[in-house]
Amino acid sequence: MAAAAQVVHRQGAERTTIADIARAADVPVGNVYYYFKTKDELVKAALAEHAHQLELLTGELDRLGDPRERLKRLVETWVSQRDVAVRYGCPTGTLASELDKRDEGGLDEEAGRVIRLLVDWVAGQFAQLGQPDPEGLALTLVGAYQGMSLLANALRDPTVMTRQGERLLGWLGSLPDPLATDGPPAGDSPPGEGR
Amino acid sequence: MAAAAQVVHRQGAERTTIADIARAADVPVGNVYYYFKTKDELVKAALAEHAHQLELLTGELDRLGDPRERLKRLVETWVSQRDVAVRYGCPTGTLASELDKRDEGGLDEEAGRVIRLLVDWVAGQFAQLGQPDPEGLALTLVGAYQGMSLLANALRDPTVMTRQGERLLGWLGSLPDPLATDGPPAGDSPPGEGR
DNA sequence: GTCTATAATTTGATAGAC
DNA sequence: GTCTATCAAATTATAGAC
Repeated sequence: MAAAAQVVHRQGAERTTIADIARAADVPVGNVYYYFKTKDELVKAALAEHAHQLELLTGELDRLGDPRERLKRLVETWVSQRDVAVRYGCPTGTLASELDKRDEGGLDEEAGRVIRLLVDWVAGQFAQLGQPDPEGLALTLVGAYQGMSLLANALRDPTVMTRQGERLLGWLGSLPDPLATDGPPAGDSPPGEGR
Repeated sequence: MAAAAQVVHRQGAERTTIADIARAADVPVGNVYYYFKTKDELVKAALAEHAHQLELLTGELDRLGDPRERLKRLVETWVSQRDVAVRYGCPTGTLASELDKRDEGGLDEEAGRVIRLLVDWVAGQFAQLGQPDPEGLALTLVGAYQGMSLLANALRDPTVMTRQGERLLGWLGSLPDPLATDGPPAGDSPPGEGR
């Protein structure tokens, strides 16, 4: 699964052959088919791998006390991974973009679900910050990330990531803090998913 | 070329076969090879077609007197084409994303050039507005477009385009006007939600 | 479970009649 | 210039020995 995720990210789903993944995992092709009946199942496994990495990241960020700090750290993580973004784009975004051009197999919806995972988590942070329209703000932040990744990749320019990352950090810093003065402190929104 | 541009946009470059394009153009496959020696040349033609459409659009917008108005119309054009973005994403952006995963043929740089065409034109408008760092603002605006297109596509939600488009229009409207005789423009603020 | 060999299909590209 | 027929290579998937 790790080999599938990496090779598919670098070459794209369509260009990647089973032999490519088998070689990366250092196993014969026949062995791959023992665990994954079709190529689509391998792509689905790559998506699941990316979803897993995302959960590891948000799980780590959740240990920070301040939602604003979590979002800032998220942006900093994106910027710190700029070299891979410049070369291959966002793993989930580029894969979603490719899979969305299919109309068979339903792999496109699978990709959408992984993206929604991130959008929902970000929206949760904005909600905890007491912001109106947290979903809209989440779409803005995640959209900015997808956009700067695509541009950095297409223009082969890592400074796109650093410059736009700075801008996003400034924006997050300018958001009003509900904990600052009056108003209900914590417990503003339920800790679980509200969807 | 028009058939190539449309089919490649809908199916992606890798998934599109010469037969697909030939069928869309209503000619036999052998005929296609008379004009385009390889499949890569067909993809390059599709890119050129998108670049041509972009030049038609900016040429039209250039006839407007106010640079700010040009940018607003650009955003409105993007939003008006939301249905195609929801289904297939931005033609140039998705193609660039796909081609950037290749390391042969140099088609990736070709895609980057088309994106740069748009970024440079937008930067020119910001420069005419007297904005500092017009290139950075252009990357922000074009990045926002690429990001909202990708999210609208992945989430199959046209309201992403309308909502984020509204936000961009508000941001453009808040920019200081250099033609107004009074005070120096204030520092730029990132495209956050108006408060 | 692992691996080699191979079947079955698709597809980029060409030959050659018209 | 247009079109049909076809080749050669690549690739998904399977069969079957170990």
